Amino acid sequence: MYFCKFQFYNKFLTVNYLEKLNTNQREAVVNYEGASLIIAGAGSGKTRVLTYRIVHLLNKGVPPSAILALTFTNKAAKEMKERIASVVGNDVARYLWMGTFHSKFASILRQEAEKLNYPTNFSIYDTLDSKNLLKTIIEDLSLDNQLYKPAEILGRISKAKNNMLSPHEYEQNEQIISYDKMRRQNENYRIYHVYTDRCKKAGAMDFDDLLMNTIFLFRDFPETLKKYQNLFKYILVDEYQDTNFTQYLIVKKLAELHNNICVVGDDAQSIYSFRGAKIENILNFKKNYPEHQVFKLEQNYRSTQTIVNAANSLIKRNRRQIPKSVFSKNQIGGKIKIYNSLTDKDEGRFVSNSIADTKLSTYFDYRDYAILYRTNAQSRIFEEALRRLNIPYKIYGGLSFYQRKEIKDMISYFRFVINPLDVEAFKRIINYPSRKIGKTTVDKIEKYSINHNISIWALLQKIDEHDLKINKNTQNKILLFVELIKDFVEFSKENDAYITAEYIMKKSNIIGEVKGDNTLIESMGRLQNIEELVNSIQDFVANNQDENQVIKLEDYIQNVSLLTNTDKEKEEDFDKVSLMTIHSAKGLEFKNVYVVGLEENLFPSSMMIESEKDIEEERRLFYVAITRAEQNLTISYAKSRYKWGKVVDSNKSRFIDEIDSQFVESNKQHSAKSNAGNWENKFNSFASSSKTNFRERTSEKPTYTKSTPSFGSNKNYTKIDSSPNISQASANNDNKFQIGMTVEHDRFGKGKVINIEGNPPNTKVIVYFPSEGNKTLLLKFAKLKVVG
DNA sequence: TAACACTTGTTTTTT
DNA sequence: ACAAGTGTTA
Repeated sequence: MYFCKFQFYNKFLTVNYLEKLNTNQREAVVNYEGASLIIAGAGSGKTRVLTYRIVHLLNKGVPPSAILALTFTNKAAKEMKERIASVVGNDVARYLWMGTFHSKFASILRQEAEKLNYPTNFSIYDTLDSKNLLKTIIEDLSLDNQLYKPAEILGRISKAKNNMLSPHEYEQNEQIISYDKMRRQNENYRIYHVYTDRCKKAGAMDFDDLLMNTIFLFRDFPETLKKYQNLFKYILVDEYQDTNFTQYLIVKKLAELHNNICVVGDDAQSIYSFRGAKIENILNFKKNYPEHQVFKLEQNYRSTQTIVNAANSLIKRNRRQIPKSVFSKNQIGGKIKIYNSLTDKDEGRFVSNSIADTKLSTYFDYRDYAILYRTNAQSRIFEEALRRLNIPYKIYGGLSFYQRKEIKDMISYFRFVINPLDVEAFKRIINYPSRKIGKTTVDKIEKYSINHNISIWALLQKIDEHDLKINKNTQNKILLFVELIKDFVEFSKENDAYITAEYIMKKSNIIGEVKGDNTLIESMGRLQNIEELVNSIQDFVANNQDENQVIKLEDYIQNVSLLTNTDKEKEEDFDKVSLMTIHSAKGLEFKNVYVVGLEENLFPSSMMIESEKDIEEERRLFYVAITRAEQNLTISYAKSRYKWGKVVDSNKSRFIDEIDSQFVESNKQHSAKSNAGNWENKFNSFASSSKTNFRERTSEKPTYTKSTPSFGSNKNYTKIDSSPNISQASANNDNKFQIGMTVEHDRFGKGKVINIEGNPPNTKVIVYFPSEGNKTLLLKFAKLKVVG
């Protein structure tokens, strides 16, 4: 069936991709049979190899649907798919099985759901749902909530699931039980039992279930396993060093038949053991697949020699690793700068000043800068400092878009409509917006449902036929809720996801509720978030729809639970400084990188200094941080910083001195101000005058960037371009609106501009819409048209 | 039931 | 410092 498509894309392959690879890369691409381990050092063109290996398979006549490629994030999958599509065309690439473990096996599980006694439309509980459920269980079992913390218990359960231990096996495992006893959590196994039970009854799987149930499916239904073994003739796994035991098992089972398994990774970049990742998977690959080939990609194309060598000098301190020698043939590059500041605020000021200054005197764009930290809490200081200098920035991570209250509430409606067994979704929406149905009533409903083994949805519909000791008035409110949901269910069957979402949003009066507490800025943000959600549903419908298929709400909801905010990049964030944790920086690269907060108890984290194993992981994390940098790397630490609202003194991280000193230069602390040779003094003089060209002294001439505008030494250009204000075009656009004008909005219709506040790019307009009342809109988001 | 003031724990990372 | 959770009151 793919035959004609093959011919179609073959002509694209006249571009010989093999010539774009070095010898080792090429070997890793063309030797596609059997088991392969590709050790890919940082910046060694790993994605390129994976991409071309898949292209090569397609070229050899392997149908795209026979290729299973598993990645660590949705974003990575999406990018790789796009790259492949650009060679072979989307008509072929779309049939590849490419995505995260969680998303791909979730869709397989939906296909096979009834075998495992789950509804096809099972919900996926995220961490918050799981914790809420655990909290309820801890209450129901009348356990001490000081002793039993949901997050902690979830960690125990997650660990058990990652090791394929059922509640029963958990209970039988002496080691686990004695550990729990030591922590005075004797009842953990019971919680695990009940948790499993309730998830099942709610038709819900948590993240770990998606993997564990896949194993159960393959274990208990050999013919199903066979089906997928036959289907997936070639299996590729990216970031193999961060796979856990269940993921290892899944891959192993699936690859048993054809034995075409290719794993790519770098043990030096294994940083997810806290989530159950086992570095052993990659270290033991040779044992598990005795017949295998190893390909080492050791040439780093990303960073300067100094950065690569410095990173090598650090990582060689780890004992357990696969021997390799990563090298760079790029320029030697400037030394790594170490900056010691007095306080965390000082650190923020230093980094933002440094960005402002180097940006003024070089060709760099804002997107060429990244600030990397160990914990999300550190972002605040940099936000403030950057904002003060009008430097645009973007924060990755933090709380996900999908975890925001208003978004979770909306999605809970969707979830309950699609899967009425979903108790956690029910509990979020039963009294939101307020229907005067309080906790007492909800508790009664939940208890009754559990005790009488009847689903909440079934119970709600016949609430008047059961004796729950709920008064008539409240019963009627519940029945109104039931009618509302039934209406949504019907509506969702007839209409596409976007129309349904809008309908639910309006009819449930979420929109009114959010608008209701009109504490300006906050509710404005919420409103915009909801608007953004609805827009993204619209996009989803538009992107996936074809002639003969309408995209329903259930299609959307199956996709959304596994999304994180890194998966939705926004246009307007194109040229901004990136702020993120090192974990989320994995796989990315920037010309200028600041790794901040290099202090004992912060990095390495105080929770990781107990064992050598943990320290090694923290060191790998630092290694990842360093190797994100292409040209300039700055590492900073503060003498003191605020922690839990108090000033805490801190010491320089042990990791700083683990970098071979020949690759670094430091600002010699504040005692050495007289030292004319130290770069901080130079820096300080720039900060005051901003006239000198920082680049001439501190870094090499630009050679990497293809996008470098060819303005040579035209300083006037750089000056204008790097001014913190927004570009001319955008400013004009913002100025086009005046108070009193009539404008038109896509959804709200015509309205009158009441007020304009803020400055570009965050100009806000307050518009009165007859149908909606006053709305505060961010100009850059709202597509407003001037009508008169 | 809901709003408010007061208390508590939180900060390691995330599919 | 802050958000979430708890308890008191109307």
